[in-house]
Amino acid sequence: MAAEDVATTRVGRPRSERARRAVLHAVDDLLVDVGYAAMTMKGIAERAGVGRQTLYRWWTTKAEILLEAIVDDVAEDLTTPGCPEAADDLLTYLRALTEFLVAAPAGLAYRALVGEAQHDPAVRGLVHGADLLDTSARAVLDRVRPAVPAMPSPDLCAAQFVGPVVYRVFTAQAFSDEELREHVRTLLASWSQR
Amino acid sequence: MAAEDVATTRVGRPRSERARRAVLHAVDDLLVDVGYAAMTMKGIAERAGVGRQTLYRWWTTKAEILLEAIVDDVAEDLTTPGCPEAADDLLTYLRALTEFLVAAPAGLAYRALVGEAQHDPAVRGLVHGADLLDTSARAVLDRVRPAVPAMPSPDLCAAQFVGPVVYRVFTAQAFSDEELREHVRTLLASWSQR
Amino acid sequence: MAAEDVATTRVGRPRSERARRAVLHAVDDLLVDVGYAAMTMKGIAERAGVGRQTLYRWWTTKAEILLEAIVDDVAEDLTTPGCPEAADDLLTYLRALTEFLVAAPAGLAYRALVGEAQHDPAVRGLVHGADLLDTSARAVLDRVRPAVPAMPSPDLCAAQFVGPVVYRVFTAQAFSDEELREHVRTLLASWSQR
Amino acid sequence: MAAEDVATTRVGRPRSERARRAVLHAVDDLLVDVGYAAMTMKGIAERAGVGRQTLYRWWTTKAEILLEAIVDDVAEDLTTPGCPEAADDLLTYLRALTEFLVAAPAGLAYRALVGEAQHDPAVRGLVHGADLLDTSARAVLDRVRPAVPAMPSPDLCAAQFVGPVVYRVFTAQAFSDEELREHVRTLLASWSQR
DNA sequence: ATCTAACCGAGACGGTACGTCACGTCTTACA
DNA sequence: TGTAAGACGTGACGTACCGTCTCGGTTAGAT
Repeated sequence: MAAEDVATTRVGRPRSERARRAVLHAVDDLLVDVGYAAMTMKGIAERAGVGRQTLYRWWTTKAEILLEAIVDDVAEDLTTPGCPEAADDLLTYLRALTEFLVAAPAGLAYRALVGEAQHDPAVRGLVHGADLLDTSARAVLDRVRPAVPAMPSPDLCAAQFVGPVVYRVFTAQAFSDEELREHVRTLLASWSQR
Repeated sequence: MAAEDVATTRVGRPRSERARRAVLHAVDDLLVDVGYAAMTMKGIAERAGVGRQTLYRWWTTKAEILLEAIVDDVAEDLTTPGCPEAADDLLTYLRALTEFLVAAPAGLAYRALVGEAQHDPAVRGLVHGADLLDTSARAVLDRVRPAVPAMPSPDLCAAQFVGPVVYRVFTAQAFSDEELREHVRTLLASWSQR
Repeated sequence: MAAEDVATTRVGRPRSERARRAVLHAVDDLLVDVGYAAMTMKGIAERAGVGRQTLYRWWTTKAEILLEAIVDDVAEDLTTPGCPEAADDLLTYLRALTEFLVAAPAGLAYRALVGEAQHDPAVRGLVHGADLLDTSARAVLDRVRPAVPAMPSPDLCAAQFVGPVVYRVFTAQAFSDEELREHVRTLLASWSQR
Repeated sequence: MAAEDVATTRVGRPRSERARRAVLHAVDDLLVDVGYAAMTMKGIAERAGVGRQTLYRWWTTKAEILLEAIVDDVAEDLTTPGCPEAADDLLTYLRALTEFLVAAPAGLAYRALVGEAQHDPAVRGLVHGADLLDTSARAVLDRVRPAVPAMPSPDLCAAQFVGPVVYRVFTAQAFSDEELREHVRTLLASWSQR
């Protein structure tokens, strides 16, 4: 019983929650103000009013900080209410996803992180570890599943569902609302067959 | 007559084709050797045995050099022979695409560039301007179109075709061959309906 | 009466003699191991197994700690037995002084402190306050005074006696034993005149 | 013939004399303004309007820069006119030396450098290599030599001459003018004997 | 037998200099 | 004019130490 206390109780000054929050807020602000590329560890420290060493003590890269800063926002931004009609449910989600990727601060961060992951293996592991889009997309797919008889495996489903949307945003040409609706229509058609 | 010469013929020493090739080769080598992130303008110049000024005279960023270095390779890597059966044609292309994205030098470059484009507006324009995947994907889709009655617009088609594959590679979990086949199957099902 | 107790007897936990000794030993060790320049307050605390705050509570600089650590050693290292012949007495001391400055740990510390005093006013006051060489040199000079009729003022005497030796060590070229003997010879000649 | 040109002509942009001068002036200024201890490589670069890399390209430590900055001033400050009377000649030099060590900017620098040399081997070599006091002191001693029959070796002479003065300044108690005169008197007495 | 005050160790805190690296520009000599 | 070489001013990198602070815990005299 006392042994547990020994394990829990840390010696020395405890980590400052104030500093942690200041850093996460600074990262959020800087992403919008100067963008991911121009965001530096030095800049984050200065904006947060925090020592540089404190940053390096708890995080290793700006990607890691950013991920911690946005992970909750992503889930929140992509939580949609759910509709009785399957098509509406899917469409609502994809509209939210497009809006998120194109305009939301957390969406910019998401794109920056996934982008960075393409040439930094450490970030790749980080992004892969944190489920960012998948959980929210699966929630929607699970909701409509009863109404759609022939859905493939959840992994493939999710990729077919959000993949085209994400791909288009990444290659600079987001779907129009028409295309979004047509995408949902063909998707449901294929998943309802047989 | 003379005016045309003034416009086209430049006075002074002409651009060195030797230097240009050396730079493009250096970029190719460095991408494989050290990766995109660790690739620097200084490093490219040294590897190519070229002055730093020469780089900045003809290109503005490493992204621009890399794009010029790989654009032909991308087209070549993604040109597939074509099969009588539509499903086989599509599948062959997607297998080539997956292999390209996961392993080919030009594929690594593609991912690095599209990744960088997410947080650098200049690179974004660059990547959007150069059609890298689209032309090759459309070529395949055009081949199978006669056999598939209800294909949506070419833009949406292409996105539905390659989007899920690209999305999965970008988020660290490439499709298995099974998933690839299932993807083609459901896609054709939806495009053949009514 | 009680007032005296209030002044002398402190309430609360008394200063730890164990910590004090550990610090002084750590400073001694570090001086030899890493040198004065590379010796840091942090390093001293770690080597002594002592909290950083404890250092700052009792000393302000590493110079102050070092001075406390060596002041007794200096006196001991420079105490020479005394000879019936004045020249031998002086020579014995100067040999001990040279050895001390060139090789003894306390001598290295002395040089480091006097050196630091040249660009740190606080250390300058510290070193000036503590008589390090003077008392031992004066003891020798007092012994020989009866045999030397025309010695100048003690202050000047001491400077003429040890100054050249210290100067030469500080500017990197210690006296040879021959030079030491010649130095004593001329010194005695001048102090014996008239 | 041409071989010499090849050796002399350097490729690339030549070293900026403007930057070199700016650095040496900055060091001079900073020594007086903030003192040697508070003088940093960063501070020098900023004061000189020079890149930090430029400092490290041509010098390794602030001591090295300072030495280059003051070496000419030292010689100039310690050049005395010479008097017909030997005692006056020596006294004039020692007065100049005292003034130099106590008040002159170059003298502060000299003390800082010799001080630093006591705990930094690299600076020790530097200071030992550059003859700072010796040449000027020897010049004076050479002038008076004809009038002083029994001077010891030049090395010992110089040490006996300036050593006591330097020692006293270093240990924070400069000679008074009286002591200076008495020092010269006893010195000449010993050097004139037999 | 508590209470209280000063000590102790550990270690996180906001700063700042370190020495290195790449940036994009410039200034040479040469082709 | 183009080129290779390389120095220039700028500024971020990740590390080290500064001196201060905030913990839990210890050790004494005072209550």
